[in-house]
Amino acid sequence: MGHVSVLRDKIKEHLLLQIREGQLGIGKTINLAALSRATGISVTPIREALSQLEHARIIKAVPNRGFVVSPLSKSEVKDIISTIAQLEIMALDASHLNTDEISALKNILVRMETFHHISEGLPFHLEFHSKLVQACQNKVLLQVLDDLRLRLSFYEHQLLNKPQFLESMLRQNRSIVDAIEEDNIPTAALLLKMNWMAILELMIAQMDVKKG
Amino acid sequence: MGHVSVLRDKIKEHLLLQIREGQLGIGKTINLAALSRATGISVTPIREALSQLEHARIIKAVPNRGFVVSPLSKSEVKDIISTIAQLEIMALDASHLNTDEISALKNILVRMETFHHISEGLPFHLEFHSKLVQACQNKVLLQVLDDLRLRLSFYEHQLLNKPQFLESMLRQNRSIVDAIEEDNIPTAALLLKMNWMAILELMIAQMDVKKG
DNA sequence: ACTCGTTAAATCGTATACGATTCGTAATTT
DNA sequence: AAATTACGAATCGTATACGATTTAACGAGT
Repeated sequence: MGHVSVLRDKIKEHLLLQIREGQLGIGKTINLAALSRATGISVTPIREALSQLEHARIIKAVPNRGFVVSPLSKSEVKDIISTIAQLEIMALDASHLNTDEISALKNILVRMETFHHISEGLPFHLEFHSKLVQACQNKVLLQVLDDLRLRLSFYEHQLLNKPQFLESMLRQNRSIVDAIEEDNIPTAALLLKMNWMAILELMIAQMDVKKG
Repeated sequence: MGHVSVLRDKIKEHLLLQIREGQLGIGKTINLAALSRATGISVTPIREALSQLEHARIIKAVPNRGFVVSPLSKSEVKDIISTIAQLEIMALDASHLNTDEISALKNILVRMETFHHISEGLPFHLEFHSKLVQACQNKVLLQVLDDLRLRLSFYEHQLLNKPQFLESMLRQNRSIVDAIEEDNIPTAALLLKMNWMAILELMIAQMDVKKG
């Protein structure tokens, strides 16, 4: 099995990049012809890639209208975050972060303090959570986590516009790392859960603003 | 948003049914032309459906060869089962099964004792685990569980050929229900984890036989 | 009997064509 | 002014065509 890449995968990467960069947002309908022109690839593999994202519940296929980024309901956001929190705690519990790994986490925090542009913030946030659980040997668990986090991407982009979001995340992330450094995993787990609960509150609040 | 069903979804249902019925097994390559003839649907929506199952890691797309049911590695099986066990425990913990729900579980056990054909066994097994966590309000968690269980379908079919598998499952399932009935959730959780660890051992053993 | 090379057939992945549906706009009616 | 209708353009979902790749079959050589 070689390294040949089918066009479907290229399109998927393109779309995931757009999601990560905030170019694809809630309410947006993906125009097949426009994407085909932009990428130089015909609609067939584009539809295949979009079908995959539909299956992953990242977008929604509306018959005869196309593929849209439809809003999550509040209960979905709550469910996703609850599940992520639990799985991250499980992954952290199964990990034993060494000195280098803890240093890497601290390094992210340092970089998180010094970025200049608000759009640089999300990669740090994602990187922190990813690194936190990276030592977990259960690859399936990490995949499930990545998939769930991806579903929240659109909403996390919105939070970046709030000046206090990243400050707050930085504070909370610091205390998580401190607890880990003291080998106090139960406290780290509790703080991690509280971190996600704080994110949940902010997201729900943002959804209320958008509706009002 | 109406009830129009695109052909991709019909094909996906067709394939999932084939998986559930054991007609699609490990090592099998899905022939697009044959499936197109069998269903009377062109390859375009078939590829879209297959792409979705690829993304869900149920099948694997091999460039220029097609979509195949490729074997899980031992570590993948272990990771999937560990994750399922943890998530089921989490779901069970968040549930408070009432008398009716416990009766429904017992009813499955009774039916599990009386089936006549070995291929009838898997639906009971699936139904038991599904019902066990059904009262959990976190729908995302239940979806993740369904997705992970589906990845194990091919291997569970193989276990059905072992006469002692369903007896053993029946015994273990009974003790789980007993613990729940006594409102002893920690014991039920432990028994549930042990149930999945037993399944893991059987699956790994089966994989060794297949290889030997 | 086994291996290798060649060739034809089968199959895959993608582009394109086309009928069906939706969207956007203008005109008409209330 | 607001609501409804009509119509053309845009878009969607699917079928089909086609070049590229893989597979299977066959013959020649060892």
